[in-house]
Amino acid sequence: MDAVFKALADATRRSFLDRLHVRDGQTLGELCDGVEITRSAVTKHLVILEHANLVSIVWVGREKHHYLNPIPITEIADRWIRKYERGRVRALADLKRRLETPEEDP
Amino acid sequence: MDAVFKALADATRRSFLDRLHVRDGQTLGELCDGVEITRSAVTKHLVILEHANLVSIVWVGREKHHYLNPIPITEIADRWIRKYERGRVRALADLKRRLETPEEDP
DNA sequence: TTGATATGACACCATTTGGTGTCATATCGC
DNA sequence: GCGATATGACACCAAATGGTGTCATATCAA
Repeated sequence: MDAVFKALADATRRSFLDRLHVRDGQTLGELCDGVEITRSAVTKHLVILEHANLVSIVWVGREKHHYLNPIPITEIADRWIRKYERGRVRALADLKRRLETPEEDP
Repeated sequence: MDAVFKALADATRRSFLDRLHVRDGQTLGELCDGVEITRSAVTKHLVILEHANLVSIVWVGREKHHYLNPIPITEIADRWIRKYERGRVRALADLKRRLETPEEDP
């Protein structure tokens, strides 16, 4: 659980999960495209996601394909986050969300 | 949003949220009890939770009372986590459909 | 085979992080 | 007022983190 929270703490890593959510199974090279950091740094981020069990690896020849595993995220939602969702509090969040202009994900 | 993820990345900070969830409005001194680190370290953790808007402060005389604000957690659930739950549900539905109609090959 | 491609494995670096200890300040109870 | 208490404000430190660059290795394709 701690590894999942730590993996999710970095915006670059969350962006990788987002990109895999849009198109699953991308290679390391594909994930390097469109990001400003080196391949070395991307590899380190993906290893952290892999160790948190958020990403699974499938080798196809010399290509390393990355697949999103959303189950740890769901487990965090089930075991940890929902505890904090309580009637009136949840209603306040909903109200706040309605009042805000619809915005992009960060 | 990033501040919330970063604040949640540390197990000590998550334990403070848990303790405030059990009993809200605890003072700094109370939160220092039962944890092995110094008051200085506890203060730093609480400042991070405060900046992430996960904890609100109310001063009563010389006592600093801490109140849990679960709205950022709920917002993470609503805006970020449920996206991946939908993916998982869809994947499970696909699997179920394939198992029920193995002659189909999508 | 040979060269291009995809990735791993390191060594290295600067900054952030989580921690300590010390002194200062404000408030409470007597 | 005075001592005890509750906290802030720093300076300081070691380790973790996020990044780079370089060389090695395995695989594909002509």
